[in-house]
Formats: sequence, C-alpha cells, structure tokens
Amino acid sequence: MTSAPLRSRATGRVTLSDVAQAAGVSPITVSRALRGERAVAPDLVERVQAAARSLGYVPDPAARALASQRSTHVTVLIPMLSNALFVDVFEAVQRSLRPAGYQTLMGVTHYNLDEEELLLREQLLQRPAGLLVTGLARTDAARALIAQSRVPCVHLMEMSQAPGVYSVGFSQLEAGAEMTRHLLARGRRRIAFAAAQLDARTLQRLDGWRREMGAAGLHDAALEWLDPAPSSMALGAQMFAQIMREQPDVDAVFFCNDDLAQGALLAALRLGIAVPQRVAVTGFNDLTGSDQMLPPLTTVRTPRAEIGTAAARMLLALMNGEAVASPCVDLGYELVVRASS
Amino acid sequence: MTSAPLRSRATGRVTLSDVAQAAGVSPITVSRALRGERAVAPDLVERVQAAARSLGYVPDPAARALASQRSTHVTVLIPMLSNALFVDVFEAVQRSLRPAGYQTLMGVTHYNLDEEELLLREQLLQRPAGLLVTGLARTDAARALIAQSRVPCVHLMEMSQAPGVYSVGFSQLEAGAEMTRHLLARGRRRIAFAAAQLDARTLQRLDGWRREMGAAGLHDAALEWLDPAPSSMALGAQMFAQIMREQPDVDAVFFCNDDLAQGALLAALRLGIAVPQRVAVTGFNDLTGSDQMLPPLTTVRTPRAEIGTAAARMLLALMNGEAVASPCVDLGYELVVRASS
DNA sequence: TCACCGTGGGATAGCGCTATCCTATGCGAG
DNA sequence: CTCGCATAGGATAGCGCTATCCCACGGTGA
Repeated sequence: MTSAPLRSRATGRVTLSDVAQAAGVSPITVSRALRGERAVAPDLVERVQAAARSLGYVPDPAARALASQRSTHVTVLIPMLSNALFVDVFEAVQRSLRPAGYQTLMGVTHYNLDEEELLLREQLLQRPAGLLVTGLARTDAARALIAQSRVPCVHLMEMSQAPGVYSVGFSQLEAGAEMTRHLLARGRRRIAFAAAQLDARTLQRLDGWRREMGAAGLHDAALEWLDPAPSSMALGAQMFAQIMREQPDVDAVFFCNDDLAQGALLAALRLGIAVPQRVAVTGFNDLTGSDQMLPPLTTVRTPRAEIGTAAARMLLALMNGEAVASPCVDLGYELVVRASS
Repeated sequence: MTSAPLRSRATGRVTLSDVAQAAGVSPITVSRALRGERAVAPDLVERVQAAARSLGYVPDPAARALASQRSTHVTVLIPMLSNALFVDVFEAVQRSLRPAGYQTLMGVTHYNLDEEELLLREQLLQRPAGLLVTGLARTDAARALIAQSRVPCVHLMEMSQAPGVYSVGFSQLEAGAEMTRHLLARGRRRIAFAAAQLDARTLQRLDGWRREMGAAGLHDAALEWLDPAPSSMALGAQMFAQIMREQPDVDAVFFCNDDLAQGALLAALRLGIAVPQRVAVTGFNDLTGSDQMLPPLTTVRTPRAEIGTAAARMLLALMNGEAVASPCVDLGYELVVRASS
C-alpha cells in the first residue's frame, strides 16, 4: 500500500483546488492571489504562493483560455525567414514577449498577400492575444479580419498615421532617398536601382530613389531594374552582369537588399569590373557578411532588433488595455558608408 | 425590435450545440461527425457538416484542449535562426504540420543546453502534442522532462539507435570523413580542421576528420583550430588569416560550416592567397551563396528540408498513436565538389 | 429461442479555470 | 448612530468541448 496522493482529480494534475485546500482558502482566492488580480490580503497571498510552490502547481493554459476567453499566444506574420532581416525582428519580439508570459507563433507569408490572408484566417480562429504583422499592404479581407477580430495588432517595418493603426518602423522612402543622395554626392550620375521581390517596402525605396534622381534631373526609367523573383546572391550577380552589359555607362547600382549587392560584388570580381572605380555598388539592411565583402559594402543599417523590441512593447501595452503614447514609432536608419561607394 | 440571433450563448460564439440544434442531433454526435471519430451514419455526417458550414462554426481550440487533455501545438527547438540550416528545417516542418492542423511553436536555444532545458520546461507546461528537438545532446534534466511528459518527441539532425528514441538525420561523422577523404584524394596532406560554435554535430565532423587523418598517418593536433565563438563570416576570415600566418604549410582548410568558409574565401582574396592552388578551402551545409563565391565553394549538401519533412511525418504518426516503421532515419548527405578544392 | 456482441446514437459529467454576483466587515461622513 | 461605500473573501455558474458510460437495435451462432 502506498500512501494515497493528495490530489482529488482523476487526471493526476495539481489544480487550483488542490492549492486552495492546502492553503485553506477558496479556489477563487488562489486564482486571484496568483494572478495579482483584485486585492488579496498580503498574508493570504504569501500562504497561497507557498502552497502552490510546495505542490508544484502549474496553471493549465487551456482552462485559463477557455474561462477567460483569451489566450497567451501572439501571432507574428513575417514574409520570409531566409531574409536575415526578419530573423532579427522575430528574435527581438520573442525576447520581449516570452518574459511577459506570451508564446510566439510564427507564420511565414512568403511575400504573398493571399497566403498572409489564409494564415491570418487560421490564426485568428485560435484567438491570439495579439498580432504582429509585417508592413501595411494586405488584402481587404485580411484587413477586415484583423479589424473584426478586435485582436490588438501592431504593424512592423513601415509607419502609418492612420487612426487606430499601430506601427513601428522607419521611412523606407527616406532611406532610399538618402542612399541615392549619398551616391549623387560621390559624383555618380547614372545610378541604377536594382530590386527583386518587389514588395511594398522595396517599392518605397524605389520611390525615394526616383525622387532624388528626379530632383537632380537625372531620372531615367531605363535605370530601373525590377525583377519580381525572390532576392538572392545569385540573382544579384545575374542582374549586375546584365546591367553592366546592357548599360555600360551606369556608374552606380543601388540594390534594394544586401544579398543582391553581395552577389553583385562577387560577380564584379569574376568579371574584372572595378568597384567602386568603374561602378559603385550599394545595398540595404546591412546583413551579415556585407562588411566582409571585397570591397566592403556601403549599405543602410536598419534597426530591426529595435523594431521587434518596440513593437513587442507596444503590443504588450495594447494587450494590457493600456493607452499607447505614440501609435506610430519611427526608429530611423543609418547610412553605413564603406569602400564599395 | 431586431430578430433575435439564433445563438444561445452569451459570448456570441457559434458553438457545437448550435450546430447540433440546427442539424437536429445531439452535440456529441456533431463532435463525432466533425472529427470523424467513431462511426456516424453518412447522412448524419453530411447534415452536420452542412449545418456547421451554414452557421460558420469553428471549434474552440481551448475548449477542445481542456476537454481532451491534448493541444494542437508542436514545439520545435532549434539552436539558432541565424544559421540558414535551421530555417530550412523549420520551414519544412511547418509545411508538413500545418495542413495536419498543428500549430508550430519555435524556441531558439542559442546552442545553450541550459537555455534548452528552460525552454523545454516552459513549453511542456503548455502540454504540446509533439516535440521536435535538435540533436541528442542535452542536460539530464531535459532528458527527464521529455521522458516524464510522455509527449512524442523526434530528434533532428543526428541519429540514435537507442530504444524509444526517434531520430531523423545523417551521420555527421561520416560526412566529415568523406570531405576529408576528398581532400586527401586531391593530394592534400596538411589538412586543417577549423570549427566554431563547437556543438555536438561539429565535434562529430571533427571526429570524422580525425579518423581519416589518422588512417592516412597525417593527423596532427596542431591542425585542429577550434573556437567556441559563434560561427560567422568574420570569424572564418579571422581564423583563415591566423592559420595561414601560423602554419604556412597547411594546404587545405576544412571549415565546419559554410559561413566560416565563405569568410575565409573572401579573406584569401584580400590577402592574395590563391585558392585552391596554394590552399584548398571547403565548407559544410551548402548554404546560399556558396556557389557564388570566388572560387565556388566545395561543401557537403545536407538534406535539411528532407529532415524537417521526414521528422514531421514521423511525429504525426507518433501523435496519432501509430507505429513508426523505422525510429532512426538516415537521409544521407552529398559531397558537392566545386572549384575551391 | 436466447445469450451475445457490434453498431450507432445520446445523457451525463466533467476538463481547470475565471467572470460575476453576493456577502461580511470596517470606517468615515452626515 | 446610521447610511453609504470601499475592501476582501466566497459561492455559483459557466467557458465549449470530449471521455465515458449507457441504451436501443439488429444480426449472429449455438
């Protein structure tokens, strides 16, 4: 005969009631004491906590979610994990949300708005406590889903002044413009803009380039090299070779992402094209390896970890029902000039 | 007066009971019909499905988890998201698990066994339906947690013949040995092994290198360059420079990961060291960009997407209580010979 | 003919927690 | 000395689903 366990339930789980019994209070008092909800006498709180600890009590998330109609899951929707940019954002988000007791669920949209809508539909059925989505561009249906769900939502990477929209990012357009001004200041005139993927943020950088090129009286539609294929070093190499072949007078290429630019720098080495003497090459995002290139790559450092952290903080406030001081946060960017320009 | 909604609950949610009422059956029959559990008459199934569809019924995951004592969450623990290797594994896992109705929760251990144990502890409290963990090395406590939880668990990247252990991977040792044999066959004699991070799998590749070097009578402990710092292109560049400086007779460097090797190739360009003439450089994993390098990098292509897919399939079987034909799956690897060797 | 069993439906009783309402108590204002 | 009100605890009633037991029915073999 072994001594019977103290538990009442058939499942063998230590429940709130077990803790209540051990502490000599009612279950609801245990619930309140452990959550810090409502006022509970300090000595009771202590007694309850001691009982919970000694019994090894762990709240059941499913029961909690069912009773309170809210979960501890936060869904994060990002375009692509193979872009190191979003890995950094995600890690920062998770680092902020985990200590606050939230689980992060990641969905990858592959830069596809329909896929994003589908993911959103699936995820919202799970009644997440919060939502982080990348950018502002989405299908009308997706927008409606978010609005109807009433789940707090923060937008990453871009900024919006629209009422009721929460966003943390920086001006993609201004960043694109600044890089263009840098190249102009270096005396470049035939500055090509080369982009892949062609997502909303890429097109905003394109707009920045167009604005500055137009202002300088140097805009030429033939300088725009836009390829909807996914971004990669191989594609960057290919685009660079093509640009050099078809427009030998180009004296700078502004790639919309560092992986393209890295591929271009390697292609330049293969082809024997002198960078930056004959042509300057610049990128965007300052990904790993860009400082190792030959020559090191001029790029724009984007505050991706900071965006993740700030967005998570904003979301935590929203989920707590707190007011958010500023619903639109601009975290800026930094031009990093290296030898490639 | 607006017409009253058909719903009975205060929350406004369409529940199982609503569907039951609409279909003229009991709630439990609806539950069974929708889950395909037990036998339900075909015409009833159809009627129930029609009612569910027309009411827009969606099962509540929290209620389901509470009642059935099992969730639809699968936790995936990987060392690092900045290593593209694991991004590919994760995406493949998610692609397999999502259609089966499971949500994937990702935890990043940062190659730290204590952090893994902590994550495991947190995640198991959420009663996941399944568990995917990277490698076989973990703390005793972590191992005990997994065993006690009775949550189905599949190990990624390595293989184990131990009873009750499910694993999908390939032989890191043999892969390391094969790369070493390749270099030996190319006439290299002073083959250095350079590694960072020094996780279990890296050390297994080291063992493969040691075995082959020993067999050839060429092993020399001074050829082992082991740095526990995180792997990166910058570190690879630095290690390569140091090796060339301190051991000029080295005629090949086998890096344990492609990012190190890529950094080394760029360093070689900077330093004017001819690859492969003076020294061969090889990597591991065939990451993006390795084929773009100058010269293109000889490496080992590892079946990471396949590992994710196979592991997910195995886990699905385990979660369904099905028997798993082979608990230890070897997916092999492929030597990719390019110009750097 | 009858016990027996497989089949298909339902009733009941929770899963473990929290929202909501209710009560007892104490204290300051009128 | 009330009344009013804030404070702190508890009782009750679900949240929406499924596990479990139960029963009616019809076919089968001895």
